[in-house]
Amino acid sequence: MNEQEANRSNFIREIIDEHNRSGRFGGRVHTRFPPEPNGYLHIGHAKSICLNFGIAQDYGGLTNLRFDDTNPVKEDTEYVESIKDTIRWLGFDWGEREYYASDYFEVLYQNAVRLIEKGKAYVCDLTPDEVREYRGTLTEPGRESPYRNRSVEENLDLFRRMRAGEFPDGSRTLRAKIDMASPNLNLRDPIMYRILHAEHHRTGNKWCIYPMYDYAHCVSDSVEGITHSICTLEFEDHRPLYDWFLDELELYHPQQIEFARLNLTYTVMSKRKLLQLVQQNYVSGWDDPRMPTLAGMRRRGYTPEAIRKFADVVGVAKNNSVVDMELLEHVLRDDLNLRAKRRMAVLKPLKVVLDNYPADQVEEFEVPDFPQDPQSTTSRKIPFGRELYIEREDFMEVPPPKYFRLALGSEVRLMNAYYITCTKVVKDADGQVIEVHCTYDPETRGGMSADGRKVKGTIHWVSAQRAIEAEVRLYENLFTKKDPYEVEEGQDFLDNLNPRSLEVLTSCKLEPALAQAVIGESYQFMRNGYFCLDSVDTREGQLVFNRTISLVDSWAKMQGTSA
RNA sequence: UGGGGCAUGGUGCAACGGCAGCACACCGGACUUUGAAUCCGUGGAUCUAGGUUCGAAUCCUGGUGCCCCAGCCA
Repeated sequence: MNEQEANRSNFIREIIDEHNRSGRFGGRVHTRFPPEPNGYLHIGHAKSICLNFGIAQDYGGLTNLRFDDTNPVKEDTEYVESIKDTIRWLGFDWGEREYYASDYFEVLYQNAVRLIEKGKAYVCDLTPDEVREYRGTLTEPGRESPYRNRSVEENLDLFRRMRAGEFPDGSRTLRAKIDMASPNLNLRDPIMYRILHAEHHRTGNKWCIYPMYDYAHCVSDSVEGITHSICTLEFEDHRPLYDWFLDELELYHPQQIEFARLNLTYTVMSKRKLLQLVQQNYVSGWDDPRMPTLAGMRRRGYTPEAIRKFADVVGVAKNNSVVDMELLEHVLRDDLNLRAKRRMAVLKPLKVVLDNYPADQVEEFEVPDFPQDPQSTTSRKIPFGRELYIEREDFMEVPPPKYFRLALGSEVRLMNAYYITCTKVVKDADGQVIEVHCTYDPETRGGMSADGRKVKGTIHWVSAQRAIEAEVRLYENLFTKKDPYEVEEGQDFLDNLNPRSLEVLTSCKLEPALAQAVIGESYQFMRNGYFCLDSVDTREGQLVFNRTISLVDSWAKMQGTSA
């Protein structure tokens, strides 16, 4: 990523530039990434992570990691660990600044007491249903709670007893006293604390009252000295409340800035929907390679570099938008093209016999790992023999026009080996071609003919005798529709699941060098795509590869349009 | 029908009163021991109606469309 791209202008940077000009934060830039530990991070979070860490980096500032753990019934340390692991993998470092909203429970409590003392908060005994009823609607103002004008002393006493555990869940809340007639529903005496006799993953049973997001978030930002509190668009309506708490409390006041969350075609991004896919076994788990979770993408073979580049190239704005999956795929290929060693692998094998090649002869070709890069010096040996496998798709008995691959009577180049000409096909009882016989030209060793004759097609191959076997998993989009939520009456997004999103190929034939494949490394199976070892299901002697992404296939495209 | 936001090629993002640009996608061509990559090239956009201005994507007014808000979730 070059300098220009890294500093692509956006409206948030402009706001920061303005703050720096006016001196509002004394030139400081301090952001935070505030995940709730109730699920796995997905590509949408990656946009936020890259934004927050990226901006701070560029402005010489810092970014805190803060777990927004104010709801004990949904949160778990399992998620904390996976979130930390994923952010680290993405390439960002929060140093010692790993914080938890739960670290501030006491501070939050004391400030709530201050608000009560100012007459700006009160304990309310309304039931959940009543609270909803009193809130009014979008078009009608709400009504004031009958408990709104309790004395400061009574509020203080009640709030202390809420903390002490004297009341059951849901029986009382602490509410900010703002304006029940506000057109912004968030300002209609929002709840600050609710009673929850639940064990918290960090504070255990110390607390039985827990602060709500709106109250906890702004104060947490404030105590950490955050300058720019970047969040998504749906919190725009909450900003007046963010400001209200901090103003009333007279605390240091960060600036909240909202941007549009990322949406991608052919997938869903909501945690709830992803959870549903996992729980109802439409996928194998949060890290299923078809999932838009970062754990899934990592397992699929996405690199952190590609994801960071993607986050950069999609830009930041306030416009609700849906980014084409093709853009993600493009930056992925772009990255993998540079880092993936080239290998040969035959996914759907067809046996080839070279009739004029000595039966007992074996050769080895030394082939570079990066044939396209003249600087690169690494290579591997590839065995060759009389019997080979080629891709089933690379042979047609009666080829269509412009078909450059092997056909009866035609000549192609076996990559890095020899020219071969097909002389005969063998079929089974159903008429399926099960074997192809060819002759090779010994004068074309290495794949070049001395007489200068050209062959249009070059295909990959693997020695039948020396091939290693593997399982290969091919993935397609999880959904068949660009917008999975576009459904017929009575259907839901599950009806748009792609039945072919996973294809498992067993008995794939790979060149021997792939036995040394390493988890976490990418390989280009030439003419097939980019692959990586599956980090979960691979066993000693039992290789499982995931196809990260196919190569661009202009032949398939031609076929598609001419059909 | 209250409030808050957003409208620029098919998609995403720029242009901050002065020639509407970039990327992806699409289409054509060159090259090719990956039908990949690379290289070259074509086409295509300012939601709408007024107004201000020498000049408007940009400023003003009125429409229209879309998104968000009525959790003791975040």
